[in-house]
Amino acid sequence: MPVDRELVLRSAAALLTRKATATMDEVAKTAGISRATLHRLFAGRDTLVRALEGLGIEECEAALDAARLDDGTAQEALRRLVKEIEPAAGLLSFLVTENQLFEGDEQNEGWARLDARIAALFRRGQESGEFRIDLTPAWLTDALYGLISSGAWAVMDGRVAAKDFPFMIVELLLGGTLRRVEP
Amino acid sequence: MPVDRELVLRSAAALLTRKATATMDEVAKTAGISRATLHRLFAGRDTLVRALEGLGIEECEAALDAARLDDGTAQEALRRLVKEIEPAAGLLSFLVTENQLFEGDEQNEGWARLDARIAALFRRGQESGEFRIDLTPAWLTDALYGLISSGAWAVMDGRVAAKDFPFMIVELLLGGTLRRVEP
DNA sequence: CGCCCGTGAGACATCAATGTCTCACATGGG
DNA sequence: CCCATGTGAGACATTGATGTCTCACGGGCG
Repeated sequence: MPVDRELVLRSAAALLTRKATATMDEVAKTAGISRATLHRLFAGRDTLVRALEGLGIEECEAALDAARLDDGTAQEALRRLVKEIEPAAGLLSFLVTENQLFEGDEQNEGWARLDARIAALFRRGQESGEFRIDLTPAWLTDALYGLISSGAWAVMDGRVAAKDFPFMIVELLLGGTLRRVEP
Repeated sequence: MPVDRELVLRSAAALLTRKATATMDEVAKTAGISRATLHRLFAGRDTLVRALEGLGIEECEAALDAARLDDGTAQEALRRLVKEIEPAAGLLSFLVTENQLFEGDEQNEGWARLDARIAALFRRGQESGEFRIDLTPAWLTDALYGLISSGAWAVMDGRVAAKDFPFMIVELLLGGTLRRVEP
């Protein structure tokens, strides 16, 4: 009975998300297969990480699609975005860190596409007057990644409840820490 | 002429901040010493990382001291904090990632002290009515770390100017993305 | 029933980073 | 001047992860 490659990939994602330095042997055991079979599916750790990168980009783009970034106010779109991207947060965090390690090398163009789409959302918000214009879309995009990573780890380590994940990130990103004045 | 251990440590911090996977050999070459001498100063990579951890904690605590977290409004204190911690941002980012890798093991108590001091600042802001109370101090602390890391990388990769670092982080953390209504 | 395909288990070689050791050198002090 | 100390250079063994190969097993299929 052939092993389901997709299932192995999901299993690897779940493991490496928690323990980025996990061995190929650990990945195999976690997936319930032998190291030999794992190597037949993914020729080396590098190939595996590339596959995970593809999966992560795919899930993120699906989340962006589902969030319908062009609909309604930018604020609403951002709320939908964070909500939709939550399931991929852990994997995204892993991949961001992984990308920081490999310097210079050509990186998957998928990241550039994602960056562009998210930055475009922030720019739309600025042009519509919803968002302040003294913070660049590029920085806001980076900041969103950072908050998602922090949030994912805070949930994994049990410092905050998983159900609060979207709320925490969106509220901080949109409204900041300062208390609003009463209208 | 004896090698200056402190200088080697700084050099290692600068290198590992940019390339977290750098070899002991690379660390030695960057410091301008031989691998043998490096090993005499720090017996193994683990020891080196521990020393860097100590340095990072030391610098962060110095930054917190210099920021006088108990003086003035919490908002002002936070601005001072980010400004003072900027020089240690890269190292802090490296150490946060490093800490995520080692699971379970007892971690340096210094981190707990830092966390407590920063969380106390946010709590003070909440109690004084400056900060909103629907975001927990623990999450705000994690979020601050995340933003500092994102900011450090954005500067290192040249996506934003170094001089904007404190502004970007503080403005986003305090005010959020939404445009304020005119008073 | 017997064959085939995919798998598991394990042996084995490889490779990179590291820990360890020796030895020569030079530099500064007695 | 000579010696002690700390360093650089390099050889060598070790360790852990990985790539590769063989072989036996077992279920599905003809």
